[in-house]
Amino acid sequence: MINVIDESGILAISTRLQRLADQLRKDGQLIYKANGIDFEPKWFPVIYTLYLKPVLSVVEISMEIGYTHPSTISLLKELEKEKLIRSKKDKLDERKRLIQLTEKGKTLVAEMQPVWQRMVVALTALTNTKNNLMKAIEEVEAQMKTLSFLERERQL
Amino acid sequence: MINVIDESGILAISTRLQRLADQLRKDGQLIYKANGIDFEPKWFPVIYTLYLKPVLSVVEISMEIGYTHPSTISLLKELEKEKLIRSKKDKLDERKRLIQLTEKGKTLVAEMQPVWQRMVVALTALTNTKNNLMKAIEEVEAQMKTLSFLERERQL
DNA sequence: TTGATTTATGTAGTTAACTACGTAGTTTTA
DNA sequence: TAAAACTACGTAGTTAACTACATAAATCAA
Repeated sequence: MINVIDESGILAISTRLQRLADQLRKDGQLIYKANGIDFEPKWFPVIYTLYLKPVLSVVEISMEIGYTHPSTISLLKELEKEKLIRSKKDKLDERKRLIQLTEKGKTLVAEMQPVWQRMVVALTALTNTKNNLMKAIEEVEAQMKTLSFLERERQL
Repeated sequence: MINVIDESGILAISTRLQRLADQLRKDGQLIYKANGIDFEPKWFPVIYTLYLKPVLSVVEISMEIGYTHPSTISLLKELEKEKLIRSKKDKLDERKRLIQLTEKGKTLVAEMQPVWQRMVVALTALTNTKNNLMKAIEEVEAQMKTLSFLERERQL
């Protein structure tokens, strides 16, 4: 069945993007569960960032993952409760809280590697169509950097 | 500056989609405001649906816009408070509440037409890159219908 | 034709992001 | 070197979707 929103075209693009993001996140959740791994997709950006850059402050993480710092703080709270990360004050700058993976966190990352690999394969198969979704996102983000949606409408 | 999430590739695709959806929605909000129109982007699916199909029940609307019925109900409450829609009981089926645009709603739709037209032009320019975002979304949705992300991972 | 099932709507509470605002520590400047 | 500005972090409250559950009307089946 074709509904109005699928037909209304580009005006509903933000709704369409949202819906697709939601579906992928939910499937991600189920995939971790099916693989016996206690992990939430929303934790991925923080954990993956700390895996690549082992010691970062709260704001550094928020910039890496592109979230606001309050959002980052609430993710960090969950991860600390799960004992996947720990934090300590920066001796050189008392305002900063330095975050890193715990041993449990590092072990979990190692366990998730094969799942992540399969996810990459599945997602690549899913999105590698005539118009590649990842590339399309990158291209649109580049376009917006040049001239945002707001600015483009104003110029008409 | 390139951050970790932009580099982590396809595993963060749901985050990337979400972010793009948010940015477009926020710009949409500003565009309505800049054009002196008191309208929220989140109302678009309901209003546009009722513009195309003038009388629908709550569940019919929720199916058209692809939201759950509780989400739809809360949108309808806002729109009723704004006096953009009104509802009446279906005489033939007392369970149903039939929704339609008010005169104020119809007038607003007419006023928004030129803004929508400019939005379409701006969004088309923004997304009509080498890999077309709208087409990519449609292709991925079709792929998921065939075999979801969850099912694809399981088969590996 | 009444009991069971389905459908339509509604309410309550959750989630995952956000903005706005406040405080404490660091850096810059007059 | 003290005041001003900036930076880092935190809290409170909002938003826009969701799931789970409840109720009433309609339909189906024995």
